[in-house]
Amino acid sequence: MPELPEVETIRRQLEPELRGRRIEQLEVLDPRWTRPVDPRRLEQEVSGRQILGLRRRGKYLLMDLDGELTLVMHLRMTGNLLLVEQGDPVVAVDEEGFEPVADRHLRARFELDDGRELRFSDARRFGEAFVLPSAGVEERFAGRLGVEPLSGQFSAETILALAAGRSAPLKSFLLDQSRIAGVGNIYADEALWRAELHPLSPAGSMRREHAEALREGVRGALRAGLDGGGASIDDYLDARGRRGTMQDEFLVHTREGEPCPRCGTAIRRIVVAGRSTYFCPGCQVRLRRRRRARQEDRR
DNA sequence: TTGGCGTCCTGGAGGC
DNA sequence: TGCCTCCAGGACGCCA
Repeated sequence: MPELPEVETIRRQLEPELRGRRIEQLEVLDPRWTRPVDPRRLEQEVSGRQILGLRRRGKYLLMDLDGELTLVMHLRMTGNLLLVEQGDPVVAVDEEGFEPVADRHLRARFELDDGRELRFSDARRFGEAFVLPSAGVEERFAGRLGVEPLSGQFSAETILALAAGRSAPLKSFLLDQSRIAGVGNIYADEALWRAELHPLSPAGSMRREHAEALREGVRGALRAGLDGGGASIDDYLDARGRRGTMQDEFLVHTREGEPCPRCGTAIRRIVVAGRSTYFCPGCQVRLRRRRRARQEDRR
C-alpha cells in the first residue's frame, strides 16, 4: 500500500525518465480511475502534452504538463505505475526474472514519444486521477494535506501545535493527512515504536520531548522505507516492476507475537481508527502511565 | 470542532 | 474442490 516512501521511490525513478517526454496518447481503460470526470475528457486534456516534471505531495504524485496543467494521481491501496516498452506483456520483474503475465488490472496507459509506455494498474480500483491548473494545485490541497514530514517545517513545535487540545490517539493523529501528509498505517506503527510512544496515547498529551521523539521516529521510519525502496506487503511494485525490501525491515508492523527488537516483549496487535496497529506493550508506554512512573521514580 | 464509523473495492485466506 | 464470509486499508462523507 503506497505511502510516502513508496510514492517517492516511484517519483525518483520516473522523474528522469519522463521529464521532457511527450505523451502521445493517454488511454483510460477504467472510467472509475477518473470519476466523476469523464475519462474521454481526461484523455483529451493529457494527450499530446509534454511532461515538465514529477512532484510528490503527501501520497499524491503530480505530473506537471505543458499548458500549465498538472495531472494528479493517487495510488491508494494497490495502484502501481510501471514504465515498459510499448506492447510489452511484462508486468513484473523480481530477483528470479521477468514474469510475462498480462495485466488484468490495467486501468490506464500513457504512450510516450520514445516508444515506451507508462502503465497504471490497480487491483482494488481505489486509485484516482484528475487534472488541475498547475497554479491551483496548492489551493486544491489546502486544508487537506498538512506538513511534509521530511521537510524542515516538520519540527517538534509544529507537532505540538498540530496536536494541541486533541484527544484522538496518536495513531489516528499520524494517519490524519490534513495534519501530517504521507504517513500511512505501516509507517505510523514504525514511527510510534521508534518514538517509544503508545498508539493509544492522546495526541494532545505530548510534551516537547515526546514531540521530538515522534519527529525523529516519523523521519527515521520514512527514511528506512526510502532506503528499502518501499514496502511490498500487498501488490506494491516500483516503477521498474521490482518489489521493495522494507517489509523485511519492519520493527513491529505485522510482527504480532514476535519479540520486540528493543525489549523482547511480544508485539501486540490492536485496532485503532479501524486499522491494524502493532506495538510493543513493554516499551511503548502510554504517556499518562509514563508520567505516573516518573512520579514514582522521584519518590 | 472533533472523532468514530461506513463506504468504496477486490484479492486472498480461512472455514465448511 | 467449490462456495461463502471476512479482512485488509486511504480518503471522504456523514453523524453524534
